Amino acid sequence: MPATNHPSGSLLAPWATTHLMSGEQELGITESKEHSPGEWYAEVVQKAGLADYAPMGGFIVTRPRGYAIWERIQNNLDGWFKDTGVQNAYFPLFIPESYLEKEKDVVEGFDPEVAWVTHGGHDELEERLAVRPTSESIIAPFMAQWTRSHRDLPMRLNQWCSVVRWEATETKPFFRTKEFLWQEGHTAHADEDGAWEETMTRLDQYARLYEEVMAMPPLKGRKPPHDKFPGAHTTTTIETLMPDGKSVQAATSHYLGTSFGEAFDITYADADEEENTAHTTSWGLSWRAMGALIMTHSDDQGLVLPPALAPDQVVVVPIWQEDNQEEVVDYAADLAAELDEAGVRVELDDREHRNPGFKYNEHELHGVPLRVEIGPHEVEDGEATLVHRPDGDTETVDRDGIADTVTEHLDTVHAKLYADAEETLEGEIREAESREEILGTIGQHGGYVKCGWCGDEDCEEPIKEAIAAEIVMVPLNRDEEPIHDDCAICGEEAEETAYFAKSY
RNA sequence: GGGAUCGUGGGGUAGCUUGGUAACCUUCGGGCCUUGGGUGCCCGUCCCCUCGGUUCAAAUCCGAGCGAUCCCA
Repeated sequence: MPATNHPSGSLLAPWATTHLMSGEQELGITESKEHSPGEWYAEVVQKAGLADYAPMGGFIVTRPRGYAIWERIQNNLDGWFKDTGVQNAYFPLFIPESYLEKEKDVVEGFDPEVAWVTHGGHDELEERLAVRPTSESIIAPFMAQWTRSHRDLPMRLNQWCSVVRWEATETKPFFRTKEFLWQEGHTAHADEDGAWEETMTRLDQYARLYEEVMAMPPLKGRKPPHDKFPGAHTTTTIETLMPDGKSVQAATSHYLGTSFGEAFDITYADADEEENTAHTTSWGLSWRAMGALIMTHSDDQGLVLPPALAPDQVVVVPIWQEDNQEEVVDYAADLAAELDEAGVRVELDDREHRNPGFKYNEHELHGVPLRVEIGPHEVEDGEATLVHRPDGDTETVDRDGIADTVTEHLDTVHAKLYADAEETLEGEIREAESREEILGTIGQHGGYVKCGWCGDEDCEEPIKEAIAAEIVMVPLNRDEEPIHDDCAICGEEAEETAYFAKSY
């Protein structure tokens, strides 16, 4: 493939840099996922029509096809939240500085990346307003007001919104943007048990989202103490492994203990009329999940989506000759209508002036999970040809019962995607028993490396410094015996098992 | 935070060294053609990232800014 858009192209022989003689390359993906994942990712996002870069650095415009994926993620999660006692609400975009300051740890945690509003019209504000980097500090005071007695608990609020974190880092659409979409849930409970159960419920729902909707195997764990959310007692995490060997924090939930209850005076009278401080939690999932999704399944043909998230699950492509156009298109339209009635999201691509090959390529680029090809042969035999997006597997099936057949094939596509990702993950969790072995293993293979860890942040430092890998998680269960007796770095007694990985 | 590479119609590129009418492929719009893996033809719309400097003259040379991608911390 000509490296026409690589800077290094100019160093190649002249014949290697002559421009393309056919238009094939520019229409689809020209970068290799394996060899230049960064550029490949940017190209997939743009050419699949998910997002464009905004005129301000660090911001993106989410296009309809991208937003449709986000809406499906939202709908799945939101339904589960509501089934488990959560109510949606909405709090202001701006937070007064005095509010933000109420929880010292949170202020310090976000201080360098808060965007401030200092003027209203032409007048300077008396008190500047933070653009929310997260909403604890405006939600908690209201939860305090609304919490009088144990009968008000548990209180579970969630909001879908965007937040802004003014990091100076470079943009990677959905992975790293200054403004991003997410949901943040905030709950208050009478006691630790209730709050802890809440923390786990949400973590499990996130794991379920990854498995059942996104076709990605999640790892559930806990962040090491030095990487907890500011002020949290425990921060849990869902980690997912990208094909380039880096881990993504794909969702998180926090048990906050009573620290927020104390800072914001979230108290209640219990059954004995005693005043108590509530235990709180918070939990969130952002559109970074979409970034992880794109990275995990997509390929050099373009976007690959699991059926549960695909805006179009099936595309029907009619293939006709001059003398049979009407029969073929009628047959295809009828089949599409039947799928539509059965609740399948189906598109009939009966555009003229575009030959079938063009359509195949375009729908592959856009990530449509299943293609149905209808030509004279299918019409004559009362059949349909189904092609799976992830691997091109082709099967000719009976026209009768097409809705059930298609549904089965969509399930198969999901299962294939999951199985592929799971296989990758399983091979990428390794063990190490020394500093050198950690460095060597991650350096050579990427992925996760499990090792014994004494619990001291200082022991993470040499790994971070040498290869920018860090402890992305430790086991959820605090009582779990460490994998090795000794800390792989300092040799002291190991307290738990650390999972080292490079991360996004 | 440090370094590297880059910025020309919607996408991909040529032109820059040696300053002088911006060219090609594709997309897009209109017309013709009509299909088992990016079909062919005709017509049309749309460009030199921004600001400053040098110059009779800047896509080209110089400076700054903005933006993107990659590598390192």
